[in-house]
Amino acid sequence: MARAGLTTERLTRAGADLADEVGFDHVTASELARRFDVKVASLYSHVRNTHDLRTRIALLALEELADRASDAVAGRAGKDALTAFANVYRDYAREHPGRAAATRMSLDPETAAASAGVRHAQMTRAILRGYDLTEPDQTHAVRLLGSVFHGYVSLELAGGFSHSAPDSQETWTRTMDALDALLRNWPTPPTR
Amino acid sequence: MARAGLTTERLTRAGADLADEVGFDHVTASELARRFDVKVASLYSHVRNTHDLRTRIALLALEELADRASDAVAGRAGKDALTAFANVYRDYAREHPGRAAATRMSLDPETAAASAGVRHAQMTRAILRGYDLTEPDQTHAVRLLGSVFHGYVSLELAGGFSHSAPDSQETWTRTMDALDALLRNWPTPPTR
DNA sequence: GCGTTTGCCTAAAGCGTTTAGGCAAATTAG
DNA sequence: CTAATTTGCCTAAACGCTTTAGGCAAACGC
Repeated sequence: MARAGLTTERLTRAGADLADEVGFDHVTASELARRFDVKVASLYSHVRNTHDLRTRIALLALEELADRASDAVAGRAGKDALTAFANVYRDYAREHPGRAAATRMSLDPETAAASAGVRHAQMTRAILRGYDLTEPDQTHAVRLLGSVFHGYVSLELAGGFSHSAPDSQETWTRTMDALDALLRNWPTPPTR
Repeated sequence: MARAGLTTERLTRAGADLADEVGFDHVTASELARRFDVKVASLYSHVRNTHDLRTRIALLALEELADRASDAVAGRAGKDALTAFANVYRDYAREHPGRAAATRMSLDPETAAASAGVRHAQMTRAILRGYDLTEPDQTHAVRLLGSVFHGYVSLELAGGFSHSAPDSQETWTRTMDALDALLRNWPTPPTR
């Protein structure tokens, strides 16, 4: 009986592809086994369980995304960097909807801390160096940017912005303008 | 054999409660049947299938959320309205994480169009009347606000902002400041 | 070549979904 | 008030996904 050459690595990668094809929450051990022409039980030597598989896909996607983002911001600054960075998120989600959905899965704290999520935060901070923000405003801004990217991409992918004018690309461009303007004129807390 | 008094309505409501307790994607027909002390098959007279059940929960949550939001913005304007509106989203998600997750489920276009999602967009527009925005900027702003609320709440609920200073409440407050400032000084598109 | 490790297998149990068909309770009509 | 009809929940059964236990054979290390 020839061996299929399963590894955790290959399963994760194939799982990510599967996610892009059928949606992250239709990623199933059974389907994966089918694709490798292998019995389901065989997967369990390489992956603890379905949740473990999903987690690995999420981590893979976070890494890929961080790599792309890293490339994108290299040699750029200010609004240019901001836009390039944001576009990475949006483009990745459009090319790889399943992987993108995976990045939205909630990871347990230890896993999250060991993930590329940390790199994402660092890169966001790097971008903010082009603006005049000091702590704690920088952290607030990191969180705000994360929220916008995350939220926009989710809504767009869910079809929230289709079938209504103006088209999503236009809003995206203007969102970049808005964020740039906001970061250049970050408000000091009004007296409350 | 006494009847349990199942209705689509009651199932949906119980499903929503279940979602808040165990998480939206652990909402299962079996568990729901257990809670009503009824056989699983009995549910299928009231609900087409599990996806139908989930969709109904999502629609319920959207309605509840719209009702709350409607109350919150009544009699308020400007930043006051913006903050009250935003707080509704955040508070709802904290009180009802399962229902909130349901609102993030992607609905097919017809269902979405018939949902309270439409009311949400209208209310957001109403809030923007306190700022000086005309179309198409108003639509861009509606989408941006939606993205921020949606994204922030998701990330916060996933634990993204816990275990690091400053605390999430502080960022939330400053996010309101930032959005208010942004809307008051909405940038015109730079010459590109 | 031989022993050990490793990889994939068969088998089986458990649980969730969904459909088909049936009996009894509730409702409506005469 | 009883008879007919509708409605609500049932049993039964098929199917798919997950997960564990235990086995045989291929690959590898000496």
